[in-house]
Amino acid sequence: MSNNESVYNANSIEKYWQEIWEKEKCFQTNSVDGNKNYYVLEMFPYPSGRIHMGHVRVYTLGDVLARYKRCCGYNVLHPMGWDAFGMPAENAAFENNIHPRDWTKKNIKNMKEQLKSMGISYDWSKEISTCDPEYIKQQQKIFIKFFKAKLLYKKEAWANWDPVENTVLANEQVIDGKGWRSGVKIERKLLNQWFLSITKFSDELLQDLHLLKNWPENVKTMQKNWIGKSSGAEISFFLEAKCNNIEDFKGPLVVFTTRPDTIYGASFLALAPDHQLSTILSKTSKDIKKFITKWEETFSNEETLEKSQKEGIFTGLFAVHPFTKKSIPVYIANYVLSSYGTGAIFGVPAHDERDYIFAERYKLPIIQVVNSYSNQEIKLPYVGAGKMVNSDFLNNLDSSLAKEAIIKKLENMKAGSRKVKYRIRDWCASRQRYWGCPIPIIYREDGKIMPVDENELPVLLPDDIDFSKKKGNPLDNHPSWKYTTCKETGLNAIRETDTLDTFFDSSWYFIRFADPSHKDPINKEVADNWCPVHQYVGGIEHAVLHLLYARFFTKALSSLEDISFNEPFNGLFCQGMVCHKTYQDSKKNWIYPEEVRRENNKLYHKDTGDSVTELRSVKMSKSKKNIVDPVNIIKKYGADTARFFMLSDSPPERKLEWTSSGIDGSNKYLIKIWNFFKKLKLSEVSFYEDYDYKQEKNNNLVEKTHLYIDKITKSLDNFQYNVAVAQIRELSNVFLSYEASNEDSEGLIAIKFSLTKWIILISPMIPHLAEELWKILGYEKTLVTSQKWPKANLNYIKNTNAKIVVQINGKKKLVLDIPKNLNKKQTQELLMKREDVKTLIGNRDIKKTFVVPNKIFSLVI
RNA sequence: GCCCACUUGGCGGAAUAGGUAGACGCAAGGGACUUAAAAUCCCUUGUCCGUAAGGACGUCCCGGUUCGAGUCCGGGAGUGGGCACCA
Repeated sequence: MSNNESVYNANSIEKYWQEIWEKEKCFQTNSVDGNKNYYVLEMFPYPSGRIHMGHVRVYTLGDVLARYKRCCGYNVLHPMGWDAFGMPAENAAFENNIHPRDWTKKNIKNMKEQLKSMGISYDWSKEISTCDPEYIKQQQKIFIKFFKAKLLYKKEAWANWDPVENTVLANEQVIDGKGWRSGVKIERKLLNQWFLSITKFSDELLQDLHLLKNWPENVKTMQKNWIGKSSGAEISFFLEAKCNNIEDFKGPLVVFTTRPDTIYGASFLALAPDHQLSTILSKTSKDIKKFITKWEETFSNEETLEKSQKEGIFTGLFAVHPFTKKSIPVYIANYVLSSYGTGAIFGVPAHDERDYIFAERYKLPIIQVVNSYSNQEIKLPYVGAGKMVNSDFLNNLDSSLAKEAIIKKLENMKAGSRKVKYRIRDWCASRQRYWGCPIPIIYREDGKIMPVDENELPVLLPDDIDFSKKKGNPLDNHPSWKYTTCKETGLNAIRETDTLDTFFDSSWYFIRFADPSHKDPINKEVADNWCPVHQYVGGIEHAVLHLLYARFFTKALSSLEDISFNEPFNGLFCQGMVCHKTYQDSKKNWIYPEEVRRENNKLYHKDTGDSVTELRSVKMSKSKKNIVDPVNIIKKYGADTARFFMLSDSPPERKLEWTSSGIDGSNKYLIKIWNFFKKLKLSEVSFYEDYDYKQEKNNNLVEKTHLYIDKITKSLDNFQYNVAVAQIRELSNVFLSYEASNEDSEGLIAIKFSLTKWIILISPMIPHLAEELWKILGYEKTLVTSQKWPKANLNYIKNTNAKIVVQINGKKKLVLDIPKNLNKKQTQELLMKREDVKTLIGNRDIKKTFVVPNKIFSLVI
């Protein structure tokens, strides 16, 4: 108990109230039917062992919302868990000879303690960890269900290989050609991998973005670009008769184009080096084989790929142009991608930059078929729209109309058809790592691939694993684990030794939270009751990773009727990064902020005295050492100060600059508030809920309170937490100027009324101090946490005057007090009678007037 | 190259719907208290002119719409982010 102390001791106050909340089960949620449910979720953390400032920010934001909604009468679900699988645990095992499970469990314990010290209002009874056997079991059931529904398949494909993590990665995990965690250049390998059929939902994933009204536009745009829909046509090109003796290749060569209108400009065809026909041809031609081998080497290395020129090799084949019947040479070209469209294109040098370069190099014809609308000469290649030329029946058509015309013609001729293609690829979800969810599949000796029998679930990881070998898949290297038998037939079998991408784990955890101990993966009724998540909060770095995968899972589960909702997150909020200035010593080594000493505006190293350079502020990161440890901050100032600072300085979606003066400022403010409350003696003063205060003297305080209830509520509703903080300070600046000892009993009631409301308003932000103040104010028997959110009665704002601005020709000239709520005519009549207005006008003629009641009187002279 | 977002004092940022630009805070300067310092409290603080009253200018730049533009429209610059041989 702390309120007997004479200084603000945040640590003891915070510990005290955290225990009370836990004892009273304030934040436990029971599933209740009805529409007053509200599900707030922040992206669950990877248990690295220590919270960082980014965590403090996102969890504070989520908690303000959860506590606010609870006060507003919502039945709030606010759970927390652990994204517990992943590489760092395995790395720790290599380095420190500790089992990943033990390492992870220890980290969870530490981080849970740290999170609890922040006073976040989680329902810890719903805690889940993705490495729990129960979660693994339920997830394996989902895997098998997807497998049976053909939403999962295994295939050999070029995969992104991370040479540091020794595993494949999904396309979404490759950023700028580098591994998203390791940061090293990704290699390409031809491997047999498990894929999730995310492309089956390409169109739905794209279309339903429109339904996500409460998502940030930039995230939606990123997903839209990632899905990358383009519409055009597939066109069949027949090879000339003399070329038709190629074994294993039947039928026409099909190309995809978004510009079928330019077909009369086609002067060559080009195949991807790994196109089926290229592979066939390489068997009989040494030169082609050489070309493809060279390409494979370049292709596996992103860096040289970027610099590589457009090259190709003539195949010796010719195709027939479907309209002109001319023969067109077929090339293999290194810039054609097998993974997009059909892996083959027709080259139109006049209207495509790449084709233009290629044609120049190999002296291929450049035929212009689109001209500018004005018929002026244009520079080739010209990729824009225009008027068709040199195109037979298309001539003079607008290129967009030509596109439609040619598709119709192709369809009539049965030489092609309208096609829509997507950039998005299926999700490669297997990983050659130990610390992940085992894939519940066995390979039977007769060659059959089968899911593990449901009675055998969960398939758990073996404990006795040798981490001393750095190469290879640890599960695959285990002496016995993978050997098993088929329970049905008794045949020998080998287990799948790959584990699942951790993004699989996080693609459905938010649904599991609804009923985390249910016997099946999803309790449909309860999940439907809570989901979609009303407000999800997390970092934008997951725009095309987790957020896309979770949307896909939701659609997949919905298609299997496991849930009735179609999108996982109704509202999404992406908080900004926490940044800090960076510092370097004279040798350009990064140094920690706390090692820097400031003297006469110059910076020195605290210990060595070396001069220090201050560099720009960037996201806090270990490598640049510009980090501030939240655990130390909470120890020094308390969680409330840290939370308050996180909310005050920047809008939540923008970057937040961490400064020591900022955190100090927040702390000073809380101390000032605490001191103010401590010297009050208001516990005996009371007021009725419908308290109506009329006395002239303290009108200001009651009015302002109502006004600010309204303002603060609106700011919270709009996620403008920094504005809400400013308004909270404004209201407190009003009451801090009151000397309670000078007030009569009516005045004391007004003060108590104002303070009571103010504490509730601030309670989502600094919950511990709010409880303490609540108690000091005399409400020992209740918790501010379970109070109703105040309602502003705007009738109380009976300010009888309005400040009206008098403008002449749009320039402000006077600000006048006049009675409030006069209509336009009354306002003008009143103002025109006033001497100051008459003086202003002088003897000039008034041409026109405008009145905005209570705001503006504008004169045109 | 394509797409998106942003640009307001020394700094972080406010500004319903086009209607007093700079709320709230940080930093800075001055003052009070103190033997002194810290802490606290009070005052000043967009720029320029003026002793002052007051005036002029001012939301990245240029132009437009309007009685009135930080806000709307057209053009341009800069910063940040996403995608990138996607046919």
